[in-house]
Amino acid sequence: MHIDPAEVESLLPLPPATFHILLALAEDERHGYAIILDVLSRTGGAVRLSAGTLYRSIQRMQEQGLIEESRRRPAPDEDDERRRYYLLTPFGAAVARAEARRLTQLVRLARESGFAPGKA
Amino acid sequence: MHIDPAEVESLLPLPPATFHILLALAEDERHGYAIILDVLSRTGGAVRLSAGTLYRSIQRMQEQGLIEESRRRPAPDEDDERRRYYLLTPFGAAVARAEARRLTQLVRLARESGFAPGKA
DNA sequence: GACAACTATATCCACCGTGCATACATTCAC
DNA sequence: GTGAATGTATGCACGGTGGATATAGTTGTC
Repeated sequence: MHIDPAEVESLLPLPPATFHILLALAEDERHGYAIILDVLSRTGGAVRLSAGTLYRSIQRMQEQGLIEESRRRPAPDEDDERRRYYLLTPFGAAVARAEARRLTQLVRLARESGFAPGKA
Repeated sequence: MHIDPAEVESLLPLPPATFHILLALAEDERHGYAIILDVLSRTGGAVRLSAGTLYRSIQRMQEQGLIEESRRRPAPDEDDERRRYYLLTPFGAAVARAEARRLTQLVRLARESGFAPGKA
């Protein structure tokens, strides 16, 4: 399973929701609703993924190979049968790094134009 | 003409094309086609605004008050009658700064998740 | 006991932003 | 003369989004 750089680049720029979902899955696998709550808390309440956007994004991201459904189940006393857990694939992690690079360059451009503080 | 912070925030996140157009107009007023070329060179060839996206974005941005058509004309020997020049409004500059802040925070989140290098 | 809010997934609808193709006109290079 | 570049603008189709709706169990409140 090689990662094709051209295939990575072809997905950029990522839709905002897709990047937030990748960030939410960076450390741990999570189920859909937990992703909504994670994005909400990470962004200090600024980003509220709607249910429609979330579940459609998850479907698309599975087809693109960015994430996979996990077969792991939590301890029965903590579990909720309705939940479906997702995790990052190596390809998904590569796409997240590429998007992070793109955003970093964009911030650099903003600094050079005086729209963001810092060494221009 | 006060700038309403809530009105600024209501436009975020900006469509990628809109932010690039604001960056291109940061220093000087420019006509449409010059914006395409400016974005192309600033991004090292990575971002190619299509004509359809550009002229539709310009229309929308004028309605939103982000940019205005300029009445200034260049020296007749440098001019091209077909050109229409645009410049940033103070509101447009405020929106660009707000979007730059948002992107900066997003890059910080990416660093904290290990997707971007630098002090996490 | 009733009603709202929360947890959890999923789909329908309408809107908006985008790329590509096309249109039209001029100028320049091969 | 044929194609590329300059310049603005619209038509068409597609993809990403929010909000509403559906379904269903749980928790909290008056």
